[in-house]
Amino acid sequence: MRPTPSTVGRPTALRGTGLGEPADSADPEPTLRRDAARNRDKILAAARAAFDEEGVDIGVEVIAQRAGVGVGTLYRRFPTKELLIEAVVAEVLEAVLSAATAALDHESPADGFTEYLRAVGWLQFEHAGCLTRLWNDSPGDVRDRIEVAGRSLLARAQAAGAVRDDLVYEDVVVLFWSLRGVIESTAMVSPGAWLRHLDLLVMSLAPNGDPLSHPPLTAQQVREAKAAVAQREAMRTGRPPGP
Amino acid sequence: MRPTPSTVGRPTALRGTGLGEPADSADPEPTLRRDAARNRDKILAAARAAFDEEGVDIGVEVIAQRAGVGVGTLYRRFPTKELLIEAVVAEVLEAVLSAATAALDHESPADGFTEYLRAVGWLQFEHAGCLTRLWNDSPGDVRDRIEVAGRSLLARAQAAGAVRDDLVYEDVVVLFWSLRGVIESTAMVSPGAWLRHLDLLVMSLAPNGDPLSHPPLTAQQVREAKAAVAQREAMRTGRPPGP
DNA sequence: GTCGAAGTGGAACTAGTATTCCGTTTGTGG
DNA sequence: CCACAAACGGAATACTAGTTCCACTTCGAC
Repeated sequence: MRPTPSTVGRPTALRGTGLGEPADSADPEPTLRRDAARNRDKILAAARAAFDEEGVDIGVEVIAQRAGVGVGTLYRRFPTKELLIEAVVAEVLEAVLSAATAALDHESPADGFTEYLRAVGWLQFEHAGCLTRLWNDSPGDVRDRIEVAGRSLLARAQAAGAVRDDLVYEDVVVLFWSLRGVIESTAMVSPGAWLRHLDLLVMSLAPNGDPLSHPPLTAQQVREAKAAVAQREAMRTGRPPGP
Repeated sequence: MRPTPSTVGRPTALRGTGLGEPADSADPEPTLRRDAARNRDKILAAARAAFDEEGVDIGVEVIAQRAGVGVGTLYRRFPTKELLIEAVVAEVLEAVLSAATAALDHESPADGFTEYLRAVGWLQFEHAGCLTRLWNDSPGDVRDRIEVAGRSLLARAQAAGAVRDDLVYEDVVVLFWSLRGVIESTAMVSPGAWLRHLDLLVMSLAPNGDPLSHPPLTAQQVREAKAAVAQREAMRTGRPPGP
């Protein structure tokens, strides 16, 4: 139903994020029975599709139906809707990470940086349904590595003189939040709208602009902001029935 | 609880939006009893405060409590939570309109335009809780006048050479959506964050930037986007219990 | 093949919320 | 002051959506 964007071929390294984690180490999971594993995948796929299309507010019953299983089965694998959402988000984050890694390989630091921004934009667009969760869920390994890569991308672009020096990584995070706002409003209607907006944003990052009137967020503030939104969001979904 | 922004005095003409509509024409309301009118105001004020602080997901029971009335009373005045939200949003829109009007009076078209952007930012910040509704609810008189004023503000800024010519009013709407994304994430944590982001955005609007790779939204697309978000939002709140 | 643990479906349970109902209270025109 | 329509409060209702339970299947090791 959602129109697919037409112009400006999307950056590479966005497809092919094989996420069939076989629980390599420590294995708290004693390997699932074949059919159970198959069902787990079906559920995850159905959830991803459902979230992308309808948002995380869609009922678990619907997801189970789309996956062709009963809710009981879904709950055996994901004891909570919240955990299911996190599993889907984890997949997207994995994709973000590989986009960041790919961008670091770019020969031009400037292009690598903007390519990364665009790649994240695409991922946000394609997973508009769980957008709010993307940058907010509990921190983890992948998120940390994304941050490291992001800082490095920014630093390289600044060193190359392509980005104004008074920007910090937290500004990039804010930029993603800003894109989110546009995408949430326009995803259904015009797949390209956010690209235009990103063009503007990228221009504003160039050096020799006017000084900024306000200081950037601190890393701590970003953490707090994420936590606050995460809490607010989690309260909306997955109502805790009892203590 | 929310910290109040410190620097950069907020534009004038944001306070003093007297909204005590006495139902001047057609009067479908046969004038409320004195106490009823008082309660209506208390409810509206409580709702505004509650929405601002906690978001529109807050329960009607809480609002009634804060207003010092029973839910029955609340429902007598606002037959639906949805209508209550709309009433609060209408107040904010009224404020947006007077900000636009004030900006039109500015002697410098360039400053008037950016002042308007900043004023809207402030209002979005102060009413972060019902932000999603601001630009999405059903169109109406006030919205139309806001749009007219906005178009005129943009046109004047462009005529004065302060804003690039390939921008259209729809880009301004997108800019507000973008600000919304930032504010929703940072309002609780850093009241100034969106101001920094807006600084960047404003810079990107200056002429002589690179050409944009994507066309702007059409007015029709903006309408559709608003409708889509409004529907999604309305489905979240005010569940229709029966037909 | 057999057997038991793991898996399955979906009805039933639970909690949270918007909304309604109704007996009681209160402002106000005559 | 009286009467009564309007307004009030809040318990009761209705409905949604997440989660649990359990009788029944099915995989896969021996």
